[in-house]
Amino acid sequence: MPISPGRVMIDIKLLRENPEKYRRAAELKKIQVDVAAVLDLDSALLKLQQEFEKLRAEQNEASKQIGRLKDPDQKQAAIAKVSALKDQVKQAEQRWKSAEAQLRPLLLQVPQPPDEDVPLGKDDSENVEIKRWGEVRPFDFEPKDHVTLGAKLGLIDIERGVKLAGTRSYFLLGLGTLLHQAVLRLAQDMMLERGFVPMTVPVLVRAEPMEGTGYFPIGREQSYAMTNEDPPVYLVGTAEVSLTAYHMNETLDVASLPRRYVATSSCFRREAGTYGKDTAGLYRIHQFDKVEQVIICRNDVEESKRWHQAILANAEDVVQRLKLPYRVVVVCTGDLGQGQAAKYDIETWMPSRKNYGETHSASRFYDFQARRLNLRYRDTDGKVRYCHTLNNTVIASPRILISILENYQNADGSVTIPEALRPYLGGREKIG
RNA sequence: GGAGAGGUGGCCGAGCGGCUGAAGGCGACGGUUUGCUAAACCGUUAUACGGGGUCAAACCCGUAUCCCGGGUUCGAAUCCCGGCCUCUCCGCCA
Repeated sequence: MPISPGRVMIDIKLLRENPEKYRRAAELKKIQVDVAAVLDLDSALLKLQQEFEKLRAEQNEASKQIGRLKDPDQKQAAIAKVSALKDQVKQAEQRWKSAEAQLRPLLLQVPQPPDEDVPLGKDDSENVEIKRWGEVRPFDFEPKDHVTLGAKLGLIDIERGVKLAGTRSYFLLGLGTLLHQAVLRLAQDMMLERGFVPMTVPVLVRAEPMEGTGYFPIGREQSYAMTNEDPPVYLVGTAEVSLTAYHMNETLDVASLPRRYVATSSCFRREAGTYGKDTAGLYRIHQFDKVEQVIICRNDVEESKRWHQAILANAEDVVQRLKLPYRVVVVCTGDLGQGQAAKYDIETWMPSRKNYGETHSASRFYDFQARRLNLRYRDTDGKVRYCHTLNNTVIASPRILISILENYQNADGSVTIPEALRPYLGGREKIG
C-alpha cells in the first residue's frame, strides 16, 4: 500500500495557536524540541508556498493559453515566454520543498501535550497510586525468587538462553512453557468474551508503522533493525504497532467504530541503555510474548477517556482472575511517552523485588498516532476526521510469571497453579 | 531468486500530451412521484494545504493529488527512468 504524501504530525494549527502549550509539553516530557524554530520554519514555509503557488498559477494559465493559440508564430512566442517562467517556478518549488524537508523532522519530535489531570513529576518515582487490589501475602518461610524456583522446578533456563543469544535471553521449558502459554490463552479468551477481534499480526514491519505509532524517530534505538533488507524492516516491540497501524492510510466508516482488536505476538526490545538494570531473571528481556488490546474510536475526548477506563478494567480483570495483588498508578508527566496524553500502569506484586513491578501499560493518544498513520474516518456529518487510538497490555509473559511463581510458591519449593490457569494445564494444580 | 502482466475516485470501468479532478455505470445522499415498499425521474457525491469570506458556516479563488519519487515538455492520468505493491508461471521452502 502506498504511503500517503500529506501525512502530518501533530496539528500544526494548534501549535501555531498555542506554542507555549507544546513547549511546556516538551519540557514536561523531557523531549528536545525547539518550538520557536518550528514556528519560524512554519511561517517561512507558508510564505514560500504562496510564492510558489502564485508562480505556478501564472504558468498554468499561460500554458492553457498556448493550447488555444492557432497561429504558429504567436504560439512560438508564447512558449518562449513561459519557458522563462519555468525556471522561476521550479526554483520556488525547490525552496518550498526544502523548507518542508527541514520542518518535518522537527515536527516528528513534537509531543502530545499531557492531559490536564496528569500529575506533574520527573520520572516513575512520582507516579501516583490510585488503587490497590489483593493482599500481599506474608511468607512464614524464606521465599525464593523466580529464577531459583524456575531453575529448581525445571521451568526456566537462563544460562543456556544466554549461551545462545546473549544477555537477557532465556529458555522456558516443560511446565514453564505450558504455564506461559496458559497465561496468554487465558488472557486472549477473556478478551474474546468482551468482543475483541483476535488477530495474528506481522512482527516485522516497515518504518512507517513504527513512525506512525510513535516509536520512531524517538526510541528508534530500542528496536531491532533488519538493515540488510531494502527497504529495511524492524521487529516490533509490541503488537500495538501492527494493530494500530492496521488501518494506516484508510478512511473508515464511522459505523464500524470503535474497532477493538486483540493480538498475541512476540515482542522484541533492545533495552539499549539499561545495562545493569534488572539484570536478574525474566523481568527485562529482549524477547517476550504479549497479548495486546487496541481501540480505534471516534475523535471524541470523552469517548477516549471511557475506553481508557475500559481497557484498564480489562487488564485488571485478568490479574484478578490470577488472584495476584496489584496496584494501579497514574503515570506522571515525566514518565509519559511522546505521544501519550495519559497513561495508567498496572504493577503486580513481585516478592523478590519486595515491590510492585510494572506488568501493564494503558495509554491514550487521542489523535497523535492517527495523524502520523493517516488513520481517519468519515463522520456522520460527512467530514473526515482523525481517529483516536488507545492500547493496553492484556498480559505479558514471561514477566507475569515472576509474580505467579513467586506469589504462589510453597514452603516445600513447589508452586501452586492459579485456579484460572488449570483448565489450560489439563487440570493440574501444582508444579513440583 | 528468474520471466511476464498490471496499479485511475467508495466500488466497477473509460481515458487521444492541452478545455480531464477525470466519461459511463454501480453504490450512497437529497428531492419529485407513491397508500407503504419497490421502480422511475431530477440533483448532489474526493481530499489536503494556502488565500479571501463569515460571529461561525455556507461559499469563492489558487495549488497539489489518477500507487510513490524523479525526468521529458510551454503543458503529463497519458511519454521515459527508478521504487513500492498486486497477479500469473518457474525455482526454493516452513
